Amino acid sequence: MEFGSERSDSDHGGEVKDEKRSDSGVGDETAVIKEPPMTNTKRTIPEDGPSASINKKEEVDELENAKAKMREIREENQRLKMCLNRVMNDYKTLQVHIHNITQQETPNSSDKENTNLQEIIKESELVSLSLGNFLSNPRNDEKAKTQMKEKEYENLSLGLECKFETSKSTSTTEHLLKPSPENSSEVPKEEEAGETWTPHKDEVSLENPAKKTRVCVRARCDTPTLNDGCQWRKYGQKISKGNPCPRAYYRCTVAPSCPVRKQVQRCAQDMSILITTYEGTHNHSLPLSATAMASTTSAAASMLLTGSSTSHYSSMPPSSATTTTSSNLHHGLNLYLPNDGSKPKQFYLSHPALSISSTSQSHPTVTLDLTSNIPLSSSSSAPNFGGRLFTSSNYNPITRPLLYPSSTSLNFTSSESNAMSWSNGFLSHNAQPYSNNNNRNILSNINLGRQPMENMYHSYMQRNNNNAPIPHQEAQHSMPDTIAAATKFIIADPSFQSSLAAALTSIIGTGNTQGNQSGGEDSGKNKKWGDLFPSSSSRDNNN
DNA sequence: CGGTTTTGACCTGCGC
DNA sequence: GCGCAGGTCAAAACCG
Repeated sequence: MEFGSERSDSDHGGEVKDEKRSDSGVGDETAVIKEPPMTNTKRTIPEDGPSASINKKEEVDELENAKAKMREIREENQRLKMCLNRVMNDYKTLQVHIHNITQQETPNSSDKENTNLQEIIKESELVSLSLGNFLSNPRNDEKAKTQMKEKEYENLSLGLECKFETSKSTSTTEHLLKPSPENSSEVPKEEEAGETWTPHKDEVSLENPAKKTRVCVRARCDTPTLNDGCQWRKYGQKISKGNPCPRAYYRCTVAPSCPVRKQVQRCAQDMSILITTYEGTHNHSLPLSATAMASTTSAAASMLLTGSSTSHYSSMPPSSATTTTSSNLHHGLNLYLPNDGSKPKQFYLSHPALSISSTSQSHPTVTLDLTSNIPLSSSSSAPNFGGRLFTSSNYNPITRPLLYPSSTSLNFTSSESNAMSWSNGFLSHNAQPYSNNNNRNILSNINLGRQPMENMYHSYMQRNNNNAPIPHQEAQHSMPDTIAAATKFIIADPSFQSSLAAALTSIIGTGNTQGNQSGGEDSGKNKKWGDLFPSSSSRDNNN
């Protein structure tokens, strides 16, 4: 997801680390406190002779030294507390400031909207939590439970987590990320993790835990492999049954011990479709350009596990069931896993582009089908996702990330209006129900792989756009304005820029259509932001 | 020269 | 046990 938020992850991790450091400081303090009684005990021992007075003097000196140390530590403790308070105050002030700004933007906004904004902020926090960040002081037990639950899911997540060099912290991100060589002693090895993790009870019945979850990405691609930003080395090729096109086997070469593998094969029916199957988890930091795909595949794998762990089975055929049970699952997805285990089955989710297939023999596989072009918006051509039509009244094209090419931007909605979108490497979940009044529609996006603040930018952007008195059809035609507004926000946040650049790079690549199977695959990271968004080089141009 | 690709051999799991 | 298919290994060839 792993996943903008990456920076956030590391930041939070840093906080946790700092806090631990202060904790250890407290520990030192207690150690110092314990020392005087020891000396006191010493002092009570009756000693005779001239050496006794000398010893007493030394003890008094020690006592004074210890007291002085204690004072120093207390002072430092106070300083740290003040520092923490300052940070907290700054945070609150910033929050209020954002709140005020949004209120100014919508002077007639109701209390409901304010609540929505607070929810956005809350959910932004939740996002960071779901990505493995533990707040030092959970607000309540419910939140802590959610964290634990989500952590559990993440520990079950198998696919292609991304790791960032800055995330060497004690955040739980490390738990779901595979160990780097330096900390491998503390965390089980990849192979062990893949085979010895304790699956959810429901999952035990679903599949052999030894089989790793795979994420299959179907995409139209001219190049021999999908440009996902990682470095791969081909180690084998095989003609598989039922497909004249050979299947190529690649191994991740970013780190020598990285267990991640991928299989690449052209679709027999349509040679332009490239089927890339990822398996395993990176045990190293990924290049920026690789994080988007890693986040997405990880999110997809997590969805499989999350969905399956909710154990909503149905014997209904997918076609009919997709409209009935989607709301029961976390993400509004329907998971239909085999209970007979005899024949290969594919279980379609709310969106035809996302499916989970599984056989009795093979690995459970999440398939992301990026081959179908989903129209940006039009009530006439809007696809029916999960039995719900996107119409101009409930589907706002502006809420779709305009910066993402439509060809790879997927959107999932359930019958309960909880929408999920997979947009160029980032999975978004619209937790807020669509409002009938689109101008008051606030979507809080849970983006796996971005900073919470970016969610706010996104939401804020949506608000701005939604508050503008532009009919939707008209809004579609005012793309330059929207792009300008979007660019403005992008410029405001460099980390968002890099995240977005990574996402775009992973999808668009470098425009290089020549084969770049090995080291060339990460060439996308060389693409500069300015190449993607030339306007960002000059802020004034957008005003 | 080091890294990557190619390709035949080998291993493993599963169905019959 | 045998055959098949998927997956991996490793030596040779290739490439920058």
